[in-house]
Amino acid sequence: MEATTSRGGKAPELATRYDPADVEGRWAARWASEPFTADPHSGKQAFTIVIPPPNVTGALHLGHAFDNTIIDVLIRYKRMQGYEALFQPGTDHAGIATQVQVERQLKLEGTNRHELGREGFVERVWEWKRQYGGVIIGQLQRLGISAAWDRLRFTMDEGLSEAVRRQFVALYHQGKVYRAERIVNWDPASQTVLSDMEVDREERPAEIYELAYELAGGGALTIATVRPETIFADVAVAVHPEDERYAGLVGSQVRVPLTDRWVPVIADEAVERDFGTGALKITPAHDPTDFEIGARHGLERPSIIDEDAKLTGDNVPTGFRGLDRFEARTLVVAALAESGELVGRKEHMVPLGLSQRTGEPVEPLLSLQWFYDTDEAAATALGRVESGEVRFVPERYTKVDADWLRNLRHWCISRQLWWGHRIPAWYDAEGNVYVSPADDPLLDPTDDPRWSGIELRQDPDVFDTWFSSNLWPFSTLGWPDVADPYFRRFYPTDVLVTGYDIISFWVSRMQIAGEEFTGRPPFHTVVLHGLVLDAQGRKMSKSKGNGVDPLETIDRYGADALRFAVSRASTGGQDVRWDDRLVEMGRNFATKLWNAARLVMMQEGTPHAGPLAGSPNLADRWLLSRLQRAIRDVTASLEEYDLGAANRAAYEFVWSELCDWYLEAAKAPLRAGDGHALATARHALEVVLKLLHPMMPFVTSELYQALGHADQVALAAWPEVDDELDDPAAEAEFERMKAAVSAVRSLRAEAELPPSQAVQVWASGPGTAGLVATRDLFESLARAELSEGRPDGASLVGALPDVELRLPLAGQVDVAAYEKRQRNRLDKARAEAQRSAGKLANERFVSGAPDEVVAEERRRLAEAEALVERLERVLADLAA
RNA sequence: GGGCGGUUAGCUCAGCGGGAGAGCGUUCGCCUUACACGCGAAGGGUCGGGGGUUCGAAUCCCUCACCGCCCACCA
Repeated sequence: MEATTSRGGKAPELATRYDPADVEGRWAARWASEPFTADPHSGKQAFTIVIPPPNVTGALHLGHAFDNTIIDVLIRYKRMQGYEALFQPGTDHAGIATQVQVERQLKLEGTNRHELGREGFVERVWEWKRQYGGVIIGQLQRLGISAAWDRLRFTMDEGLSEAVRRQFVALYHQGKVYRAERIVNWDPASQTVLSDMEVDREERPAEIYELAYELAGGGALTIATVRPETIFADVAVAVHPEDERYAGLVGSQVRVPLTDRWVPVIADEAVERDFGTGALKITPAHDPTDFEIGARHGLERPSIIDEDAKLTGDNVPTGFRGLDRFEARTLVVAALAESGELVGRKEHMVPLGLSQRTGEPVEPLLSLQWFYDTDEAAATALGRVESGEVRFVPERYTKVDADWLRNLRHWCISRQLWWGHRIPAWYDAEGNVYVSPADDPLLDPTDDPRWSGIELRQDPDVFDTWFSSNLWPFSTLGWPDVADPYFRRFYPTDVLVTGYDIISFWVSRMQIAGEEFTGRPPFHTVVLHGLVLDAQGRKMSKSKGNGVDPLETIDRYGADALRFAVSRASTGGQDVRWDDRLVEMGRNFATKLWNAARLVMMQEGTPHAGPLAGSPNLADRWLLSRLQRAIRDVTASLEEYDLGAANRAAYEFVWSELCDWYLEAAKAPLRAGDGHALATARHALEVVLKLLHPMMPFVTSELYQALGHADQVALAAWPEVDDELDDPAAEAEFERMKAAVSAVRSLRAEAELPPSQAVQVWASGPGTAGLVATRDLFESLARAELSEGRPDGASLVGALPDVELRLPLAGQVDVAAYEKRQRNRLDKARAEAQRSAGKLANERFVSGAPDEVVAEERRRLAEAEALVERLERVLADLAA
């Protein structure tokens, strides 16, 4: 690099263009090897956020970037404020997702999990986890998050597994988890049940069929159905009890089409009279509504669809047995048409349940599974939300969460998978359930002396992944060991940050588990961010292949740039249409900061930095005053979890005030060895590095170190506002000078004079003295030499409300264009003056509006009128 | 069927009761010894339509339209 010297100073070691790759790599490595640990024994107030655990073998996507950037901004901010900040990291075993991944791998190897056997398969998944489990951790570290890496947790760690087991045993003994045969969502592709939340509803075009059920006494009763293939499991036909059309038929028998089975006509209020024919076939084993109706009437529940979604059983005529459900539908419909029992069909949109994981239509099946009755804990959690004890940001999600907690159905927690926490329930030959005693949850029933001699078999199933992640805010902190210093100190956590799409999956379940096992809400604030959409506004997803790879973005622009983009886009929980231009903005901003620091550091040779307060220099006073405002704005925004606003406030101050005006104004004083200027510049730079550190930890760390600090900025104290430095008078004076400079620059552009050429400018009007008072600043920023009065000959005139600035016409100037522009300005000023005058003429405004608003309006009117007058004079001159 | 969000400059978005903003893009000048990932200047919007509240509305209320999301057992 070329050595740049200044006033006997050393050459700064900073390159012209900031190269994030090198700098970020070093700091990321440092934060990984010397993590920001949290001390449970310090005297500081704790501040805790747990990571939404990513899938252990997953790869970083933009959703993770949002979660973790937001969390890390808050954590770094609080840490600088003096809190004992704990960012608890970890990963999730992600039952289905991981199992599917490994099964896919096995398929490539020409084998499958059944060949390996359960034990072999599970060992294989662990191996997979050992191999790829570190990948996402490395990626999060590359993002620069300041997690306590020494406390990394995994949902299948010993301690967390014990927590899950304790949860199950405790709930079992309270009667809140129970085993029962219910209609469940069966995914024939992955061969497991799913919870309601893992099923997506999609409207699909289908047909609704009207079938005639022969009545015992002659005639027929016509029902409507979209699933004619399930008629073989029909046990009744239901009508509404008050439906006069069918009143006489209740209690009679009808024959199920294509069969010789006769079933009763029953009355139930769940039937909608207005839909279809008002008569409904009842198939308790394959429809949740029918299940309930069947239960109310004590009906049988024959099943005719198996786990492969094929028709099965004696009720199914041989011709249809073994057929796939959809294939069967076609053939059944054909047969019904043939037999004349199909009396109508029309197109109809049906909400189809699809497995979120496989996309396969879910089959409602009767199945013996474990369920969790969350009603009691959910009610408590709901109370915390309603009382405001748990707060949502943005607030509108309060209702979403509350609605969830109010309308929860019992949660199916068992899964027919091999990867996960094995259900700690055992059965004897008769199917009786054996569970560890409440006071010794780790004692296997097979080792329980009470049951010695009984042959017990453990449930082959595992728990739903969320049945362990619901414990995450405390299982990661040591629970069930309630004496663990981390649990005692850092629980309840403070804030939870995640996308609004998993309120139902995770947030509400953590709230429930928190109440259930700790009697407290697991966090007091939930910060929700929006979803990341692609350029077309579609949700990014792996299957659509429209995702943006954050690592590629980091490679191209740097992690700071990505974090800048994420924090700037985090406003009001709004979905964000991803746009690389934001990242580019972040990259440019990092470079801008870098260069501002270079400029300041070039002055290192300057003898002594003076004190901050009491600088005679207007620019210093202005900057320090503006800086206080920046500190206030950024701090207030972060307090409100509004990263977007914090980002904008910091960006605006750095670029438009510090760089565009102050540093330009300070160049001359700095070169001249002005100690006040140096102190101001350095101070502002350091404050800015601190304010930006949570959002852009890498550049700020590097620059802070380059400024000569031994400790990292991450450990520096958050800037505090110094009211003494507020200086409204300096702000006003500096603003006027800025306006004059801008006016000259405008004239210069108009006259097509190159910026390198100094110009002569004459000032006249009442504001002249004020401008002359800031002559040095004005002249250096405008590259002009200021004279009072008017020049001889033609000139271009720029009008400010209280000053006319004249630039002698040297070369060819397009006077017509210039004049037109001035006329436009005049029109605008006149309109402005007229509007103000109108307002002030309105008695109700003058008496109704607050005094300061009226005063401000008077000021504006005076300003506009002065400008009008001045412009009129300018245009008159031009005509002359 | 319920609930929520969005509609502001060509693009992506802030602003959410008192003078319409930013970045990118566009036009014109500039390698002005921090920065061309830059500097200066300029152009560009009846803030989706309609109604209302208010001295004053992009901002609050009502209504319509269009986009999007979430929830829901009318088969």
